[in-house]
Amino acid sequence: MGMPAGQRRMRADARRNYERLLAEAEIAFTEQGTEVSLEYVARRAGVAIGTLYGHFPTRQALLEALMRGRVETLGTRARELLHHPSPEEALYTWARAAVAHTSVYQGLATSLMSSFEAEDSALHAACQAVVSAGELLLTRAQQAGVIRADASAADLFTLISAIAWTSEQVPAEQAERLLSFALDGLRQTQATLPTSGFSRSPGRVIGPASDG
Amino acid sequence: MGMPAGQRRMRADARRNYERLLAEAEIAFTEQGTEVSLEYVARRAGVAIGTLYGHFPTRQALLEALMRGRVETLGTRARELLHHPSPEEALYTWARAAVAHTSVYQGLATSLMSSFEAEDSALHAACQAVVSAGELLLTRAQQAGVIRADASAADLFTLISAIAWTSEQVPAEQAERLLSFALDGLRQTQATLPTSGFSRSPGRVIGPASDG
DNA sequence: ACCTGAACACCGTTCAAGT
DNA sequence: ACCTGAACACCGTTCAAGT
Repeated sequence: MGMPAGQRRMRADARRNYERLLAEAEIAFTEQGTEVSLEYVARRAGVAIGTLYGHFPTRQALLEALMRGRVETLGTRARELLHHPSPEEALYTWARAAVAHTSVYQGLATSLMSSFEAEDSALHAACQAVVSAGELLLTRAQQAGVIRADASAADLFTLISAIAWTSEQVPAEQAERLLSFALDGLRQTQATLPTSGFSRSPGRVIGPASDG
Repeated sequence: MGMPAGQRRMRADARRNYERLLAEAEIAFTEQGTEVSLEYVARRAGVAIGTLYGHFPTRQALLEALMRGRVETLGTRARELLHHPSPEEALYTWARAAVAHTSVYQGLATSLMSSFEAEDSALHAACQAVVSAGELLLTRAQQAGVIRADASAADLFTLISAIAWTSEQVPAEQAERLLSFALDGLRQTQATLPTSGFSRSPGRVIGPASDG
């Protein structure tokens, strides 16, 4: 699979252990989610628990190594899609791919979202990379006038994460419906209905909300 | 606080322990989320761990007892809002309240969503109650023609849960932005833009997604 | 330079013994 | 009828000792 981030050379047995841990972690995380027992991972890889900690000092470090390839793929895909004739369809296609790649393990969406907020997290750079990739397509679609101008790259990331979380929890069709609705909400609107245009101004979420 | 679900009478000391457990659980869950140590809860309440298990055989049972009041409130609120002059605003107001009530503990949205899927869960009835409450306002708004007819009560519940999860993870303003976008996606649309009306038909989320 | 596994702290859950 | 807390199984994390 991959190589440790900065490292140049490793002893042969260390390299073997590293690869084996990554491969078995992929299986274990897929089976049981991001909270799977690290002892279980080490057991699967046939190494002592200390060896796992030697290579991956935190669970996040392990998750980061597992996600590296997927994050790169999303970046590449975004740059490819910049050449798609429809800016709108390009954005939507990429968003679907991003949801797919960030919901491969139960709990991944939550890990990513919290890493997005925490700058010191091992996964924070990965989140930033996804944000930047999405921003390319978002900006293009906004310049084409098909996506509302007040949506930010952070909004897009949050939306993708929320749908990824949803698709971890419910059947694929249900998550897909929500994604469709949400993407519709991103479209450039222009006078939808002849209803009283009451404004949904961002405000408190909680509240007594004067009734009628 | 509340009363045990079916039970009629309890010994005085048992009732005291029950109430104390519930009160301390509320604090502990608020502090540390739904995965807080149950031993911590028992310790706070000044009872042995076995006493906690005697009253609440599972973590979900405890969560269910904590949520009972909030779920009832949401039902009442929905019925009140049926008299609100604007069906759209009524729905949106209730949705915001629902998000607020289902994101009071870190991890609550995930518990609720998984209980929505699992019919044997202790929290499943609570989820159903929320779905039914939302359905009242959704149906009314659809009959008024302001909300798209293809949105279901399950869609609304999923949307609320997804935003509740989001607001557990990120600052309130960010979650509020996403909610606004999502609610816009629920509006009855009628020809938004003079763009080629490429159709986002529900399909796979993953996929090679033929590029351009 | 890397690996091992015992050690420590902590938790979920059950259940025999008490009152 | 209810409470207690020891017992068991399991896990996260560290680190002295090995090779």
